[in-house]
This record gives sequence, C-alpha cells and structure tokens, in this order.
Amino acid sequence: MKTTIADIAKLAGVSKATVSRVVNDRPEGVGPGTRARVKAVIEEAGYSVCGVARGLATGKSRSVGLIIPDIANPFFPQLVRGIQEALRPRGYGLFLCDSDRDIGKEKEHVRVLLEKHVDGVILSSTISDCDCQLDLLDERSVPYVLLDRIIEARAEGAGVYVDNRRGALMAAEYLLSGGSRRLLFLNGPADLSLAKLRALGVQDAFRERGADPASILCLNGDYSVESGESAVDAVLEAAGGKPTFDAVFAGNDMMAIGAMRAIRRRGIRIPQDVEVVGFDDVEPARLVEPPLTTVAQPAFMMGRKSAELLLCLMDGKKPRKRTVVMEPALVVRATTRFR
Amino acid sequence: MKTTIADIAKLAGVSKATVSRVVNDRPEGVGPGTRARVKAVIEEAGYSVCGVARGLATGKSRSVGLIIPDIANPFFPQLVRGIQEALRPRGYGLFLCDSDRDIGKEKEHVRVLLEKHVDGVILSSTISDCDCQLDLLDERSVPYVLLDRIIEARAEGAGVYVDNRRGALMAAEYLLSGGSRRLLFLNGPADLSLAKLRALGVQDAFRERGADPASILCLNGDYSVESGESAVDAVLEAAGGKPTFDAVFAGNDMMAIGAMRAIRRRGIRIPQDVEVVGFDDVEPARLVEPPLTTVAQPAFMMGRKSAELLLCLMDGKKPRKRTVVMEPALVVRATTRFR
DNA sequence: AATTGTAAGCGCTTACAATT
DNA sequence: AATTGTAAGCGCTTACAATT
Repeated sequence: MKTTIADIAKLAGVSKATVSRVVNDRPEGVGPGTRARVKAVIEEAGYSVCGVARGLATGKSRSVGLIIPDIANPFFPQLVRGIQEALRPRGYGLFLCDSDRDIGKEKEHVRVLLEKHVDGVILSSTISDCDCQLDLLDERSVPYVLLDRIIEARAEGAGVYVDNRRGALMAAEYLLSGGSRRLLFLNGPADLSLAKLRALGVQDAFRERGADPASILCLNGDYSVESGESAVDAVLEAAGGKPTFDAVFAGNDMMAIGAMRAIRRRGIRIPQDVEVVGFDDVEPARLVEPPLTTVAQPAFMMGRKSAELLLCLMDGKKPRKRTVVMEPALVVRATTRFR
Repeated sequence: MKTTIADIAKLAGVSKATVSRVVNDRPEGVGPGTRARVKAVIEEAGYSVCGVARGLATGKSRSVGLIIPDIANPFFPQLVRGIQEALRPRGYGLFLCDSDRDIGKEKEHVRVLLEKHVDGVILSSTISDCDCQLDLLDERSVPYVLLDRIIEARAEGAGVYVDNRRGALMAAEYLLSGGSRRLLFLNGPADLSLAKLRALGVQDAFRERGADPASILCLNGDYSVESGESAVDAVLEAAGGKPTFDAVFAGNDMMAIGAMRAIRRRGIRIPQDVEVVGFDDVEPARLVEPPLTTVAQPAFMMGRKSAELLLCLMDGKKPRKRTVVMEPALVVRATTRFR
C-alpha cells in the first residue's frame, strides 16, 4: 500500500503542513532538527510525493506536451533529445505526441494534452495556415512555443526556428557558384511556411547572381525518401531519361537521398552531371554514397532552446526574445563538385 | 478562467454527480433528456474534464511511461510509433524518457514516472543484469512490460522481444551458406541479454555446419556507427590493412554501416571480399551503398504489442501470454553475394 | 427499477493562526 | 521572528440515499 504525506506526518510526529514544507524544500518555516527528522522518516519509508495530488492543489502538473509531425524522420529525435536535456533537471515530464502529418490528429493531441493539464506545449505543426489548435491553448492560457514550423497567424509568438530563407540562399548560392544554372528545387509541402521562406531564399540567390528565378523548376515532396525519389524519377522519365537540370536542392536530406537514388539509377553521375544539396544534416546524410552536401540545422540546440523558452514562459517570466532564429550552416561533402 | 464540473452542473441545473456521469458516458444512471441537455451545455461552454482531479479521485492517470536507451537510434522511433498507435484510441498519454544508455538516468526516470503516477511503464532497459528500477515499480504495483531488452532476473515477466537467437542464427547460417568461414561478429554490449542470445545463435549456426565456433572473432560495440567503424578499423589496422575475416555480422544496422565504411576505406570490396549483414532493418540500411542485407525486426509491431499487453495488464486482466516473442526475417540485399 | 442528488474522500498546498 | 499546526480547498468520482 502507498504511503501518503499523512503517514509520514504521523510517523515523524508533525503536521502534514510541515512534511509538505520539507518535501518541497521550503527554506523558511521548518526548524533544522525537525527537517532532519522528517527527511529521515521519508527516506526510511520510501515516500515520494503524489504528483497528481500536488497538481490539483497547485494547478501545475510539471509536465509539458510535444507535438511533432513524424518521429521517424531523424530530424525530430534530435529535437526531442534537446528538449529532454532542458527539461530533466527541472523534473518535468514530456508527453510525446506524433501527429502523423495529420492536422486532425494534431488538434486531438492538443485536446488530450489539455485534459492532462500540461503546463506548456511545444508544437511543431504539420501545416502553417491553421491556428485553431492554438486557440484552444490560448483559451486556457497554456503557454506554448512553436518549434521549427512557423504558424503564420502567430509568427510574432514564442518560437524557435532556423533562418530558413538564409539556409536556402546559402545552398542555392553554392550551387550557382559552381556553375549550376538549371536548378530542380525539391521543396517541402507548399503550404508550409518554412517551404515558402526557402523558396524566397533560392530566388534571392538567383537574383543576386543575375540568374532568372523563373528558370527554377520547383516540385513539392512530403519529406520522405519515396517522395523525393518519385518526384525526380517522374521528371527524368518525362525527359526521356536525360536530366533537364544540373543541380537538385531538396527541402530535407531524406528527399535529397531519394533524389540521388532516382538520378543514379539512370546512370547519371553525382556530382559530375548533377549536384545535390539537402537540408537538416541528419545522420543518413553522411552515410550515403556519395556523402551528401547539406544545410545543417542545429536541431539539438533548437530543441533545447525551445524548452528553455517554454520553461521561462511557464515561470511567468518575460523571455528576452520571444522568437529565436538560429543560423544554418552549409556542410560541404561529396554531392557537390570541388570549388 | 476555467470551467469546472460545478459550473456545468449549475448551468444545466443538475448535480455534479450527474455531469460526471455523462462526461464519463456511464450508460446507467442518467435519463436521456438530462443527458442531452448536459451534453449541450458542455459543448456550449467548451468544458473538458480536468484529468488531474479525475486522477486523484480514481487513482488512475491515464498515462504511461516509456523508457528507451536512445531515441536517436532509428530503431526506437518505430517502437514509439507502434506504442502510440495502440495508446491513442484509449486516450492514454505517453511520457517519453531517454535514458541515454545510462542506468542511473534510467532509475531516475522511473522515480519521476512514479511521481507522475503513470498507470504503467514500458521499459527498454540499457542493461540486462540490474532490476533495481523494477523493484521500485513492483513496490507500488505499477504494471510494466519489457520491450526489446530482456532483463534476466525478470525473464518470466511481461515482455515483447524478437527471437534474437534465431535471428542471429539466420544471419550466420546465410553467411556460412555462401562460403564465408572467417566471421567477424560485431556484437552489442556484452552484458546485454539480447547480445548473449545472438552470440548463442551464431554458435548454433556454426555447429550445425560443422564449423568451429571458436574461430569466430567477436567484438563489442555500442550500436553507434562510430563504434562499428572504429572496431573494424582497429582489426584491419592490426592486420596491416588486409582482412582477416570474410564476413561481418553486426548487432545492428548502424554498426554494420560503420563496419562497411571502415572496410571500403581500405579498398576492400563488399560483398566480393567481405560480406556484411546487419540487424534491425532500419531505413538507412536500404539507403547505403551497397544496400545492406539485414535481419529485420518488426519494430512497429513490437511497439504496438507491448502497449496492448500493458493496456491489458493495467485493466487488471490476465494476458493470454505474458511473453511474446516475434519472428525475425532475413532481408537479402547487396552486401552479401548472390546465392 | 430508473433517475437524480448528497456528501465524503482522493493527497496534496497554503493562508492564516497559534505557539514558542 | 522563527517554528509549527489548523483547516479549507483544488476538481473530480462514487457509494449510498432519496425521489419519481
């Protein structure tokens, strides 16, 4: 049977209030002798506080929810690791919710998290033009921070992102600098804000170089290897197997890897005939042949920052910056030619 | 401000008990007219039950904890997906805990989960010869199921595993059948029960073929690409760059991929000079060059099964089988020669 | 018998009072 | 002023009683 604070109180010969004070390490309000005695009894009895009773009394559950589109995409586990790193020392639990790229499930997850009375939510939303799930959070004034995926109606809200426009610009510029001109831009879903920003970044690079942005062949995938592979395959098929492009820039590494497969299957050489650049720098990027040149995101740091920001919000403090934008970095490997 | 069951009761002109009954869909005990009226009021007010108050009243939190060694290892996200699939329809929340391959953190996570009053725990432990974390669970009679990682002292307890011995046997047998005789067995950590079972499986295969199990060169890695790469590199270095083995069987795909890198860097050909077989069949396995032959684990199914088993235990029912062992399957790709 | 309400209780926290 | 205790309250569920 479980021990409660009342049992400890009786065993130590003090009131429940006193036990509560030592359990919560309140510096004021308990004499040193009493504190030691109560601590000994707690240790002895193997008592640990009941979080749900405490939660009901304080209105805080010491848990947060994380909603992501797809835990199988290796970018997200890094986010999770960063979040855990920030949360663990504070004793917060993390509810993981995979929305499976389905906005309906995402909303459902928000509802469940609300029932669980999480103190805050970190959201990497599956689409950028819907904020109804955030309305639910606002109604209950549950703080949240957006992570990786901007939601356009809340762009000014708390969030942690990479500078997507700049990351895409870096990739496109690098490709242009190597002489590539006919770009196949394999972007993510068109309605995603980060995809739009990256499209702008690619156009920036073209304009800077005096190249025509209208010449960019832009396709959309869903961030899976298959979507990248089939999109590029369709383009090659339509052109009779000859590449109508000399460079591919993909919205993530998995699609880039898919593109590489479609390209190499046709006997087209990477990087001699076609250069390829990805985005994210997940582990598979450096394992494929040839190793993938990509725009790295500091995923672990982004996760950690988002949790720190949320912690700050949950403490009722004003963060110095509500929106933090992190720097991408081009990692040159072997799917691009030597410059 | 938040609406409570008392607010709804007042608005609908009924007692809290009645509201509670309709919220929980108790078939008996509420007249159809009342039920409809209360439902309308709930809808109108946007009320949702407070899980923590309910949890205190019922002693159930409708949440479970999952502890895994490393979410960045692509095998585990599949487990997570399977678990979520089983949990979501029942409205259970999932606390994700990454032990970071550290038994100390693992124990700490159990303590935190106990404070959160989870109704059950799924544990993929980082070592096999310690069950002190399970003692904590037993003391509070919190049901748990072991997943993927057996803990030897509780081998008879609820658990979901793949048939590791048989999986290893299949891999070794396939290598022997192709004529490979000098095996480098790149196993996982030696104290892991599943690693011991796989070692037995490899020996079984050798004995069946009349080969000498003592001839197996066995090394241990930590399931990372780096550990596989450096282990094989050290062996090659010691032998002056010439392979002293004609086949590698690795304890997971990531180590197999590391081994491939070390091998190819020396100009040794796969599969002509050395065959390689992995374990797990995670996504990177089919993306590397050449695509990796591997022993597939039904990770998604294993996750789902473990959650179903836990659900069963939490409902206080006796599961038909406390231990479920799933079948591995050899997936032949291109790191082994054509048979 | 079906419907509805009363009231206690789940295990904590914390404002306030009482004691030293 | 520092230490300790009293008692109410957090928002539910549910056994039991009361009503129709």
